[in-house]
Amino acid sequence: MTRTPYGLNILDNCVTCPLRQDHLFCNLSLPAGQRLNEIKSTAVYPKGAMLFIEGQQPRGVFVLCAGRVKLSTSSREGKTIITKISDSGDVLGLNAVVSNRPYEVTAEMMEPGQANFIPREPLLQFLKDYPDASVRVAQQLSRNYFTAYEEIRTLGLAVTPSEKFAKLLLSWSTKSTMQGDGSSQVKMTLTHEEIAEIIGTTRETVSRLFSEFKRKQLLQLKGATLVLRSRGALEAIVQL
Amino acid sequence: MTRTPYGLNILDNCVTCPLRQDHLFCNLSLPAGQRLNEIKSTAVYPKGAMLFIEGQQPRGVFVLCAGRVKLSTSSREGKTIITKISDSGDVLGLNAVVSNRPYEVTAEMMEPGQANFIPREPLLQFLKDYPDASVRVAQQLSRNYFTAYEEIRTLGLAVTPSEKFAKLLLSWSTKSTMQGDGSSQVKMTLTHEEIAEIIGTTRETVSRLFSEFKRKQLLQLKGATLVLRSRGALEAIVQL
DNA sequence: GAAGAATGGTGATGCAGATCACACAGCGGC
DNA sequence: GCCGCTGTGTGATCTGCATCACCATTCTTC
Repeated sequence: MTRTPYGLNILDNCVTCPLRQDHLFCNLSLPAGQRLNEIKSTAVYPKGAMLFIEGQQPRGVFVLCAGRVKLSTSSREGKTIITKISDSGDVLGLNAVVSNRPYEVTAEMMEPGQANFIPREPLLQFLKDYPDASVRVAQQLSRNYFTAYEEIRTLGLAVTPSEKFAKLLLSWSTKSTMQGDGSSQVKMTLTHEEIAEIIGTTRETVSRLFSEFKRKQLLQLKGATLVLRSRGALEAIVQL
Repeated sequence: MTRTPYGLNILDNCVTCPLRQDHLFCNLSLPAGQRLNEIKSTAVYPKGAMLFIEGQQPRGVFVLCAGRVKLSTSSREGKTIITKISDSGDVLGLNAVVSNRPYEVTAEMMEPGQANFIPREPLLQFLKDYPDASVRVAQQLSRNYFTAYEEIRTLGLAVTPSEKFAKLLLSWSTKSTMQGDGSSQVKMTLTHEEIAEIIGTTRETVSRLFSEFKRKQLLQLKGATLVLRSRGALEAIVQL
């Protein structure tokens, strides 16, 4: 480990695999793992750094080791939607690389972080040489697809902002955040503006949603900690 | 060729490949092609037949030979969105099969048609045995992903129904439909209701959009033939 | 060709949420 | 302390579209 300019520790290797067992490049054969190690490189990024930008030709994939990344796409007039917040272990840019189309999103570091970079050409060669890895890639792509599909369902079917907001809150409340009493505590790290870009509404509406949900005892705010009172009540709102 | 109950000719084989050169299972090695032929079966479907339904465990993939298929997903309350209209050559259900998750959409024949079916297990075995095919599958999946992403952009960024409607019209106006004078002729095969489900609005709004676009000289209706006056004017509306 | 179903056209009404407009709070910098 | 900046709360207004209601037209099917 080395100390870096951004006050972050460099992990020697985060492609293979401490982060996730279901990871794209985990549990490969030994020679495949070694080959991967040769072609990857590691870099550290400050907050606000762009890993890649919507429309760029794909240079390679990024395996996120530390820090969260905002994936977004924008219209010409500047309307932006955030399609996903990625964190450690996620593989970014895979679709673009496999199909050799421009990156379909912009990937921006939301906080200082670290990622492994695997350039396009060596990666494609690697996939040819190690077929088991390409099956993995296919599976990862199809996971991405399902995530995208969820997004479509949310955007297309969930009508009101309340519904989408409740859905987002539910997605934040995972097992790990559950308290004994059925409530759930989450660190709020997004601005209202960002939440608006996720659920496809305006900042003002998000502000009003927070007020409304507080009033209805659905949530509570203690500093930067969001307390969700009960999943059940939220689920009742999400009538998907 | 054989005559069938639905007044349709059976093609002996439509997996490999007359329909499309960029096809998933085209230009495979000879043994791979033969193997594929052994595991596939062909069937004919009437209008309204469901190839598979959202939520079902994946049985296999369908390679569409003839007829169009409506892919849709619904919310509990019965709101439906159509995510894609597939036609000959499309591969349906691939994502579900590769990741072994339930079909994420319902696939319904919009007209009598024919499809090859490849059951899940033999297909997965086939992919293991013929690595070049799994690279193809990865590419196909990533194409699917891009299509899904387009959908997300449309739903998330295009604000008004007019915009989405114009976008849909543009997607219908391809090179093949262009006339010399810059206009474009398309057969209208969807009901207003279906169009509404594609662009996420109501039937009434679609009716009004047609009136409005006619009034603005953007389109014209001759029987079932839709004449788009100029792409440019439509593109001006789509301010994505 | 008649009965019935599916599809399409259009008016009246109401309301949710976008937009605009400010005011205020927190925070870092110097 | 003062500034400037980013993020938040909330009122007032305006509008586009969903909804309801009904009728007209066009397709099925027997």
